[in-house]
Amino acid sequence: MNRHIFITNSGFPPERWKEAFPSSHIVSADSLKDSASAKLFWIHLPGESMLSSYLPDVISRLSHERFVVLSDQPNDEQGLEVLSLGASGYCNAYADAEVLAQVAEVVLKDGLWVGRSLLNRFIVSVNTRMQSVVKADPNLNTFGLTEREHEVALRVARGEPNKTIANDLNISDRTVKAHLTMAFKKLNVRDRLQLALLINRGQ
Amino acid sequence: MNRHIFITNSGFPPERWKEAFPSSHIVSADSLKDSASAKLFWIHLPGESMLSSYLPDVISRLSHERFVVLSDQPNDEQGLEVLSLGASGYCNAYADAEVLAQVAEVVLKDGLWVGRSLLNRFIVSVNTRMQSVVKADPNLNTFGLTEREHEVALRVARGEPNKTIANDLNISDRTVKAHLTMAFKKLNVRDRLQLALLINRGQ
DNA sequence: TGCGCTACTGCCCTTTGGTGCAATAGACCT
DNA sequence: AGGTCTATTGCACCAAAGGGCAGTAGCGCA
Repeated sequence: MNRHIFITNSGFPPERWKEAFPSSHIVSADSLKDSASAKLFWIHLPGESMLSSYLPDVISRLSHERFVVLSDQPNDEQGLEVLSLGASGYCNAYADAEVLAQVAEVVLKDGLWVGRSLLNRFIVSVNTRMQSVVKADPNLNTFGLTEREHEVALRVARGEPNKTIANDLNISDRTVKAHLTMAFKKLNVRDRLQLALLINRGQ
Repeated sequence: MNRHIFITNSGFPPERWKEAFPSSHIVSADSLKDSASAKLFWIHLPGESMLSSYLPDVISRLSHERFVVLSDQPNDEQGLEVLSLGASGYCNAYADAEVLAQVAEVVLKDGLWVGRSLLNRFIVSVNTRMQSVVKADPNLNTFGLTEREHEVALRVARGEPNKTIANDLNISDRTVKAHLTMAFKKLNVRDRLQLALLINRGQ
């Protein structure tokens, strides 16, 4: 009723679970009774073995209680599948106790817990098929930079140091800096690192 | 710095904001300085007037700090647009103080706060057209770093300079460098920029 | 022809970043 | 108790990044 139930068939449940919720129960999928009730269910998904029968089977026996899926090897595809099966959350099975507590708190308040990476893909995907609604930024690619500035910025975004860029483009180190200074101002960033993060976002 | 900043042009900011974060600041979009720094920014979106210029303008002046958008009349389309503009959260401007605190907690831990309805639409939309294969990254979390090294590395991956990290963690600038030097060696990268790219890859 | 934009560079300066060497201190294991 | 690991910091040094000031040069357009 008022406790957490972890469902796993793995022999070695991370002790973080107990750490996060000392009074929780850990049970195997087989021993899970149909009538089981809990504050929140956590379903452990070991390894790649997302045998499409296992999870739906377990879920069907939860009688529409809220549940979170813990994956040993989280990835976006699995997360998507899990969420579409009705999970309220999806995270790493080895997440910190602190994070687990956080997940529980969010989910119990009707929230959903999803990794940043997965949600970003949602956004990108939905965005690309809503172009009629969300107007596309004309210079999405050039970022409003001149050709040369853009060329330098792209190399910085790949992690190249100024010297390398200068050699590649056959210009001086000073010129690279000049282009970057302009790029920083136009894009309103402090330094090359933030520039790189900006350019690499969503890809 | 270490406080919350609410940005609104509305004359009647919900007092829940003050209730949730007593030491927060409430400023108008105009009086927002480019150099403003805060634990978290909250941008108030009044009514329907999502004039596509206002929000991007405000965002551009936050110099890529994390921010949450509070909408008087939340809806999925707006939420989508807001998130694609880089918001870390989107919720009702009149949410309970308790919920706001919750949102802050999640966002400050690198989470994203999205309404259930909106996320459901993401799932449906993406689910019906997902064949693209993407390789999963097994140890996306620890990278083999110690806890402290990892903590510092994550902040670097968000573009923070050493000084800021040092202040946040209440350690010296030199110690931050020490952790980074170890992280560089373990991950076999040259500098902070490559570290950031590594950690953010696939995001 | 003159103005504006872009590209390029040198000199010089300040700030950050990164590291070697060395030391202190707590936690944990044998 | 002794050894290892982690976290912390100081001092010093060097490399890299960033930018102010100033100047040259090509291109397109009014």
